[in-house]
Amino acid sequence: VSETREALLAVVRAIPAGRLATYGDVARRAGFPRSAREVGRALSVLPDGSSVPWWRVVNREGRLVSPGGGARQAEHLHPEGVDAEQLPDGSWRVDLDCYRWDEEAEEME
DNA sequence: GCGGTGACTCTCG
DNA sequence: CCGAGAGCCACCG
Repeated sequence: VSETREALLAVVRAIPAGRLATYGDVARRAGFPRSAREVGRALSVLPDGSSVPWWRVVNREGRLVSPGGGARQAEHLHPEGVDAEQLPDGSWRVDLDCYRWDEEAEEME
């Protein structure tokens, strides 16, 4: 098992419920500021029963882009208090300004 | 080792 | 925030 993916997934697992993080943020917090793509790759190989809340990870626009079109993320986020909206073109997105994971605040804990 | 690829991001129009 | 181009990094044939 690759340590890189483990580190990435560890950060994703650390995302609090009702909060969102971008691929870039997760990669940076994991120590790989240039490996944002690896975050997506790591999530793409996640098993179904994984304990990793991959649905809390979105791209830099707060857009839900995943194999399911993002609808699955929206379904998981809704019960956590995150209100996602579907755009006219079918893609889903959330308000990053409100739900973005504040990593700085987490460190103070 | 090499070229192709991707749940990314940045910069320039 | 749209489109094109380039950078980055790990995986695959």
